[in-house]
Amino acid sequence: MDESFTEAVLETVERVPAGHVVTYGLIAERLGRGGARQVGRVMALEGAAVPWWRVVRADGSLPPHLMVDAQRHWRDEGTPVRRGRVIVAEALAPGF
DNA sequence: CGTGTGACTGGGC
DNA sequence: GGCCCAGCCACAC
Repeated sequence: MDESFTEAVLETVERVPAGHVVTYGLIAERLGRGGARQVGRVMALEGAAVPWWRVVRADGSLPPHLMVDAQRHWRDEGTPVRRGRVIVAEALAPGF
């Protein structure tokens, strides 16, 4: 993966409004390159620089080690959650 | 060049 | 709902 892909992913994440989310797969689809795993790779390496809690798995969850902090952010932003997972169908960012 | 790994997914049970 | 599994694809060894 090259640097432009990394920047494209981070820029997409920064555009997601508070209270909304996008999935790894949707970001890849939107960019037209890479795949969910590649987006996940970018987040693992540089996600700390952006609102990473607005990028979730297709089922609205995140890896175990991030769930505690993520839930705090989702609560603060009023993101629709159920059983600890974001309700993707309701929280999906406009335009996705 | 073969293998293992992982902030992923969709399908099957 | 949860678990498993194959497919996925860039990367490190």
